[in-house]
Amino acid sequence: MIIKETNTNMMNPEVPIYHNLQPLFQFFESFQNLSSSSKDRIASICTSVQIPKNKDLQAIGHTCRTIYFVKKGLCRIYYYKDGVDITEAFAFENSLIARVESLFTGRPSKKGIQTLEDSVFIGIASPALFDLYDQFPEIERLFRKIFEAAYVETVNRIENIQFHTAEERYNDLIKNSPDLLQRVPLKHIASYLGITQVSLSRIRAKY
Amino acid sequence: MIIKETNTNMMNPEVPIYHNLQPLFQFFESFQNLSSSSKDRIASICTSVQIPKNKDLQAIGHTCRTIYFVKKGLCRIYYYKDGVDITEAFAFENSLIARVESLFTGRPSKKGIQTLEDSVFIGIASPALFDLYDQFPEIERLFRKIFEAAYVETVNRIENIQFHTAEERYNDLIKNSPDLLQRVPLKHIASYLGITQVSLSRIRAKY
DNA sequence: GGAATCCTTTTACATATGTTAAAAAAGACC
DNA sequence: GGTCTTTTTTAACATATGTAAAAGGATTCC
Repeated sequence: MIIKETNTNMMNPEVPIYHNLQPLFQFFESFQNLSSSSKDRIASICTSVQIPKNKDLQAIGHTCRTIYFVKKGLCRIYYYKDGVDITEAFAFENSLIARVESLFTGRPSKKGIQTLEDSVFIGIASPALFDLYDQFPEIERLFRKIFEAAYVETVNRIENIQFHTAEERYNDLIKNSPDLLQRVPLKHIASYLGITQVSLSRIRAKY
Repeated sequence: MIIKETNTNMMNPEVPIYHNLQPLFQFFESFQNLSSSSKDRIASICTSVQIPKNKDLQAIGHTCRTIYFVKKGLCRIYYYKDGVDITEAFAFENSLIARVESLFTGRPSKKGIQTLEDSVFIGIASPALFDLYDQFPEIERLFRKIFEAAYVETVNRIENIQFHTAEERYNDLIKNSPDLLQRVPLKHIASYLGITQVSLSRIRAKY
């Protein structure tokens, strides 16, 4: 389900539909400044996507061809492991989310993206983005840096998973994302932590 | 300890020292072809490094400024967790290895790289490499692709750690790297799997 | 070739987490 | 407001892995 924002130019509905991309460019500029021509070209491949709570933004089985920026709301990447729903990651406002194992390989993803609140995303078409890399090395560089940072986070997460107890990981998580508890069902937090809901309940009962 | 290969031009010891970079370029070309000028410039920032068994290639505490290609031998990334030696990764012949959490952040690494056999590496100076990115977008693109692939592997590894038993992970590991058992002490395999040596021994006793 | 060191296994016990089922609590819907 | 559904907790039991200590093997080094 994709709902474009209202076109403010009623006389000519064919002109590019206006999006407020300010939060996205602000995010980009925390990595690197962009020329205005690069910004224009990026803007031309962005769409606005609005999804109600608990709906799929991207369905399991499709190849990832869009990188999303969360403008409002909250979502998760999830998949089924032996029939059990597992949350791989959460994404809050002002962050990017994509199923990189599909984005970078071109293979269909076993994972989906689902909203956990009514949400608004900016979608960046990845095939068009990769084409822009040829003309605008600074765009390629920007996304290189973004994914390098994400890679580092993932490496650090392995250490966190492998050498901390579930209790430590839970305390870490709520310390770093305090509003997660208010906004996300515990069952998703449990599977994100790699434990059962029962186990998480036991840990919480200690406090 | 860094030992350069013999300079074959005895008349002028100042010319760039010759390295056999063929295996490295073959590795690169599995990602992307390179112009000969790019290859020349990469060659100019490579050194040959020879390290005996069980020595540090890179010490804990230093910032990572070299990406290594394993030409011969075998090494591991390791660190100390509460005083216990943990292996984060192994690297065999014809693969790259770097402590990315330091390489991409510029912060000192809590991890070291240690050989597990007498080994020969090609070291790529990373500050010089990042400088080359400005002149040679194809070099930036090559390394972007290399690290994107490594990122995907790391994402997949999280799933493997979180949702498989130690026994399944052990069987996976020896299936995918059969010679690991012949070449690496079990204690390192245990910590790589996130379990104790005792636990690994129990698992092995079943077979 | 013997002593010292390092690596691996075994044993016994402790603990964290999984599994299943049921009850309690919270939220969604007419 | 009350019913239905979903979410969370609790209980009882099973199992995997951790910890500590000791013993057996293998390797290194003089």
